[in-house]
Amino acid sequence: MTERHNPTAIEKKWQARWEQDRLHEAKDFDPKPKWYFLTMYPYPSGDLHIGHWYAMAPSDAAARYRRMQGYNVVFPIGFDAFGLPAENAAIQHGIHPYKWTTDNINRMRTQLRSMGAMWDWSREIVTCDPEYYRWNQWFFLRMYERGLAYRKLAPVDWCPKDNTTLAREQVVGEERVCERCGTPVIKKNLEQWFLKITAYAEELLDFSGIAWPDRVRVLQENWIGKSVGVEFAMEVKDHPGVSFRVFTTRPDTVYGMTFAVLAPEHPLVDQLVTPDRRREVEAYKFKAARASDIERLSTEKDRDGVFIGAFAVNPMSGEPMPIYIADYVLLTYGTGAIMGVPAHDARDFEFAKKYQLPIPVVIAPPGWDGTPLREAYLGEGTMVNSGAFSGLPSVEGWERIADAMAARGIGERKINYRLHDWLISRQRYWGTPIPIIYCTHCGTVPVRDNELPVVLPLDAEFRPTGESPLKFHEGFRRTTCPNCGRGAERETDTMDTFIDSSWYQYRYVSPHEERHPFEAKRGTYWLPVDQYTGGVEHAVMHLLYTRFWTKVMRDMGMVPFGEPMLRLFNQGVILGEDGEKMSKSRGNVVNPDDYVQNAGADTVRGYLMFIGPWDGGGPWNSRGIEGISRFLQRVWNLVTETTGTREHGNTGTRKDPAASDTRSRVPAIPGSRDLEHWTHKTIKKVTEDLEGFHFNTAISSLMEYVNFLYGIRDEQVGSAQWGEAMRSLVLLLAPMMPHVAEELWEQMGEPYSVHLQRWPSYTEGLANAEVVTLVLQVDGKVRDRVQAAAGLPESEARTIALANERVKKFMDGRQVADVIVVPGRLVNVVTK
RNA sequence: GCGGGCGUGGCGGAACUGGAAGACGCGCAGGGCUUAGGACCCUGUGGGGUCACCCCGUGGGGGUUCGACUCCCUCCGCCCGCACCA
Repeated sequence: MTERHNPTAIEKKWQARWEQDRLHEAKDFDPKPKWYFLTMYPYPSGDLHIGHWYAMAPSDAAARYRRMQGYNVVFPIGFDAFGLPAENAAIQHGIHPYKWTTDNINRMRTQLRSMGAMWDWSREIVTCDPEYYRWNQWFFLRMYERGLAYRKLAPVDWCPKDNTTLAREQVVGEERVCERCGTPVIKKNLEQWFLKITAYAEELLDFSGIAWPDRVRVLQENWIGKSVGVEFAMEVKDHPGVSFRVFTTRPDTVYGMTFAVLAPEHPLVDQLVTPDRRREVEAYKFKAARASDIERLSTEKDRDGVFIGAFAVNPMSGEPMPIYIADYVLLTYGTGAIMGVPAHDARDFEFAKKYQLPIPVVIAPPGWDGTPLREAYLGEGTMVNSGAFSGLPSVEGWERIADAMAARGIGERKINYRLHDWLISRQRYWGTPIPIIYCTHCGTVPVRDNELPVVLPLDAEFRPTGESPLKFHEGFRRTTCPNCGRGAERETDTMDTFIDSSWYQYRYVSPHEERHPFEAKRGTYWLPVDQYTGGVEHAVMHLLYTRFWTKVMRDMGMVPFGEPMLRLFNQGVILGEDGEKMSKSRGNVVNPDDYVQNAGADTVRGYLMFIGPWDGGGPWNSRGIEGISRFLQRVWNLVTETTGTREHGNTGTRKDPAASDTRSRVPAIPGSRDLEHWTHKTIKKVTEDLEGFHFNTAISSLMEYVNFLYGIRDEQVGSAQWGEAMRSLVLLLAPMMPHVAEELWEQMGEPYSVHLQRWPSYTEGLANAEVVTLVLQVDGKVRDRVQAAAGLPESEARTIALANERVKKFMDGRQVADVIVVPGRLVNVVTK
């Protein structure tokens, strides 16, 4: 009698054994080729979600597969331990963020271990540990030295609920809400710290040398928002020496300008406004400020503005143009001022209609009859009413006008980016203190390296208002100036937690290194990350920041490369059984622990991989998981009943199926070639699928293999081929279902551990079938199927088809016009 | 509005480079085993018909081709991202 597969028992057993044997600790400097496999580290929210499993279990399978392929694989794990939920817990429940975070990490470590992943826990990092975040401060100081970290007063996005500023990337949607809590953000003018990511804008558009999904590349490209144009000056009439600059991507339309628009906050507005217009202008400025603050969600986007009384001079035509202010011009983009060309810009068109400004056409649309336009024409065409440039194709005129402006010193070609510098100041407690001291005598003074880390004090008083306790923590705030030694104050803002994740992959290399962020030799061995996996939601945040960070590190001479992760894969999102996003309020949250307890980790892993393509995500199905349970039970029965010391005796040391030509030595059992073929075919398929992260089809081909093996077991048990089949099956299973594979491997009498075995190889000859089904078509319709030798020559296939009774019948006496032969697949007889 | 993706049975999905549509699994139906089973084993399962056979069928329409889920055009629907970016 064979025991039933008991996942709970074997999973516990092997997890303990692997840990005891340090099976998952990666060895630095191993001569095997290295493979750095990284999956995004979790935020310690308290419970491991099925989404974590979906992200991590297939990653683990891929990492395990790499190891069996002969790589020295490191698969590290840690915790993204700073952040707001911890602080909110402190405010709401009186638990200190440190305790809340630590407790959660402890719970999640246990849950993560239940997955049976090959994480190297000896490299674990916890970002709220001073040992970690001191290097955030160190990096900050290096960036400060290089002018890449700076402080400025700027209108910034503020979340009133979380009581902090946010980076532009963290403000989402049309309603401009806080990425974290969904509250609409407001604008505030604040002194904040920024990192100069825009200095790398152009380079961040270059994705050469990395295999990242197009989706992420496009998101980043759009976010960076490069636009090529011309920036030129416009003088203000009757204000000698006063001018402002505008940016345009359409210098070819400059003769069509009939007005100019400044952003309401533009610094020149107060200076230029005429007394008779002042009241109206002030009123509009007030309204615009209010609108951008609160009610941007109003559906009406009426394109309004106010004339300020002054005129600008079109530098090309010399004509005066009324200057307006309007909130459709943003101070934060370009120069905060535009030329209004109503005929060739949709927004300017609307504006001109509303204020009855002329709409002269300067780019003639194809077939234009000279009548007024009903909407702005945005395309290319022939230039008209454009002085000396009339008659040119607009594409050429673009260049000629840009040249002319440059030659006359009016303006020059300019590239603008939508990307903003990264606002990293957070007015919160649970984060890395920014290592800056403000001295009344010396100004802004960086903390000296030997004073690092600036430790976040744990004795903090949390106020219900959400204000940072650091502001009121005298012991923290009061310090002495490193320069002059007099009393000074520390910066009380902390850093965005995306700082932590911008370089965490480097820290795993040597998590306890005390003199550097990471140890150089180990870094040289392991870096960069070979394969990264995680959710696409970080496309323009974490994934952009970490690229930026690496480029800075490269410029500092810390690494010889400019891209942190060579390959990226974005898994999909796992949904609730109802097909909706999982949420507590919907009550459709799947708790992986329950399933692990009942069905086992291998089954949960297998189900998540089987559900569909990994990047597709999809709804959880509690019935569907039974299919995997059954499959594993079938494998269990098959292996335990037909191999091992119990019944059939051990077949001896394992041989690579590809290396052993068993056919010549073992008495031929009818069908054994078939068995070998299936074994090799399956090895090939699973290998290719795991290579491309196609876990779903890898598992289905293993199912087919097992189904086949059940069908022939009575004839084949005891043969050498059967032994090879069993070993191959268990090896192929090992990356995806590591516990059951290890247990079966042991029961087969094979040497520990299955995970240290070499991945089985196959030969093409055996992977290909000897006999194929030849499809016979008449005029493209399948009329018969016949068995034929795989290497059948074309001429013979043709003969078979033409002699076929059913083919003849469907030809119905017509003449053969053509015969198309696809070797090994089909013959199509085309009739006249 | 701009950009990206997707549309295949009751369900999740499969189909290499244009060559057997629906693999594998769930569900369902029938049978076996069993005191019993929601365990296990076997068989069947896209739709329709005049049912040993044939026709239709991958969102709709059109095209290219001997042959289209796959390529091209067009329309419809859904999802995601960005959005007054000059």
